[in-house]
Amino acid sequence: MLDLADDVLPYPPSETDPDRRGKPFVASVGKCFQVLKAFRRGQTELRQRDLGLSEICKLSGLDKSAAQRFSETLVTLGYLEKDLGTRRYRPGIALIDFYYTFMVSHRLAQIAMPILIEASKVYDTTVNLCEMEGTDAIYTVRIPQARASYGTMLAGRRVPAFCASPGTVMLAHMPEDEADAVLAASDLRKITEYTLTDIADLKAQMAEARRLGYHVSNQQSQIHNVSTAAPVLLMDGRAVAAVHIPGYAPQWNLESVHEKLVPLAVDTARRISDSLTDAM
Amino acid sequence: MLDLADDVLPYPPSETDPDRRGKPFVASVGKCFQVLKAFRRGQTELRQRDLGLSEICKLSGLDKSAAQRFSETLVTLGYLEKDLGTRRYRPGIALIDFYYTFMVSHRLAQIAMPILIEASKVYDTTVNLCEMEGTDAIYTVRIPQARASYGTMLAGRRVPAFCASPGTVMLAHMPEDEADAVLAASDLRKITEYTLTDIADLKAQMAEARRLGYHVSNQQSQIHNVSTAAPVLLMDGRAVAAVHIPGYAPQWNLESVHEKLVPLAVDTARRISDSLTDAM
DNA sequence: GAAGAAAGTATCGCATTGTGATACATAGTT
DNA sequence: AACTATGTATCACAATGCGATACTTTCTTC
Repeated sequence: MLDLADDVLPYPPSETDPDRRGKPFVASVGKCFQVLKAFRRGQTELRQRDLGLSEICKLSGLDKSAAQRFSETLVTLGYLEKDLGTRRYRPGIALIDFYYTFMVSHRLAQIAMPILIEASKVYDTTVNLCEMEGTDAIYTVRIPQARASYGTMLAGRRVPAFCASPGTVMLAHMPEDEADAVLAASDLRKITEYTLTDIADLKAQMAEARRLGYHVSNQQSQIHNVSTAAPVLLMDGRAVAAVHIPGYAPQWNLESVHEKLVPLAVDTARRISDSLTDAM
Repeated sequence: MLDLADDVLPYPPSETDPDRRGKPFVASVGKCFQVLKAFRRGQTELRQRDLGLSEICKLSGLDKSAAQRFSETLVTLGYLEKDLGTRRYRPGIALIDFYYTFMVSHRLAQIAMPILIEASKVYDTTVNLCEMEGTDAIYTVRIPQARASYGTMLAGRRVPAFCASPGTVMLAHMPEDEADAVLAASDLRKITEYTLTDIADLKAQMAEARRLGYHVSNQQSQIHNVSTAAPVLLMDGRAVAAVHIPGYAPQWNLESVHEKLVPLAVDTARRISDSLTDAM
């Protein structure tokens, strides 16, 4: 049994982040998001979508009263649903609204979408767009193929940047001190036996990605998965995103990925970069 | 100039909804979501993604102090970003997390996804899955095609149920009193010149959709757009969702839609229904 | 099926926390 | 430069959220 009581994220970052000190902060709001985040933790750590009140307590770090208050508040607002039979809570459909709110205003995604769709048709593969958020690469646009697994079709998925090809190329095309800060803040644990966890190795890998303009990750974040990523660059050479094309075995191997998916990813990323700079 | 000060949604539904009376409710949480919703209103009513503080005030119904407190709180939490140059706020990438949280646990979407992807390849069209939320049909899964417009590719989009084909079929396959309640709560305004707004007409249309098992909407929610929808049914005959396939002119007309897209939508919806009942 | 444990719900006095009027600072306009 | 609008900071008050406690219901265990 996992111990969930410990290591709950500190929810008022206003205290820890120097940029945010002194800014007004409403603690109740932070707590309500702790409750919503509890459901994500519940999915990864407990493998269940519904949470009872006491599970919310453990996963969110709130006491029973607070967990109840915020859970019921979120039910009233439609962001959680409650099964009156089991008395358990689950994420509510209204949560989707915020995805739309973000995406509608996201110029990069708007420009990238048609280009990604075209790219997905070349070899009938999944094609993704990733962006950095903290120490994670987060998938913002995904063009899915039927054979992929459900979890890897969904936008919003996070992967630690250090061990996934989109993360590698984005870190590589980033001011070095920023990249170092991300690595320093990352939890460098092995995901598969091929995951690199040594800072020197990671930096060498990043240097190579910078030189080549792409990166192919060989089973570092997922076994039997050789995936390609190429950076979407602004004029100043900074990466704002990465195009990611996973190659699943047995259909793809290291050779065929290099021959076909690498050029596709690089070209797709460059087309997005071009459209992006044209639009400015 | 639109008048935004009025008709801001009442944010503590705990007062109005009899089911929720007496439940604990944290007002600050409600207000923070008013701020997030302000961005959606801003997009539709002001056609801009960034909002200044005073715009947030008007769109959210909060006073200046409150708008500042909650906006800064949301920045600290990563759900809003602030441009320090213009001092304007915009939706933050962390909002995507909640989409993932909801979708990962959404069995219907999980089952439907591969079936929808296959369907999209038959005629190389967009294929969507819609579900009811209040008086709206909300798109939860969308398999996009390059030629569609960006806004119609995004999950989370809402359309009034009464005037869109997915809404019509879902209302048609719903207990009549519930459907009546939705119509009664809807704002029956004409979206295009073809939009039906008379309750009797709408009910006749629903009856036909129930009889046929599908519905084709001819330019009722969007001009030059003939779109098809078929219901995803549970064993008891209730609709839990709708498969929606838009046919854009000039590629599609009323005849070709009936000949090709209708059978595809009906078949796709039935396959999802079957998988759904098998899984239970 | 009774006893016990665990999970969920309701209550309520206290003081912490959010409130919002006011004043101040900065950016944009005429 | 004067003015207006918009954004930021301050602060005393009391409303609001807090959380210990008690109560109720549901699930185990024997």
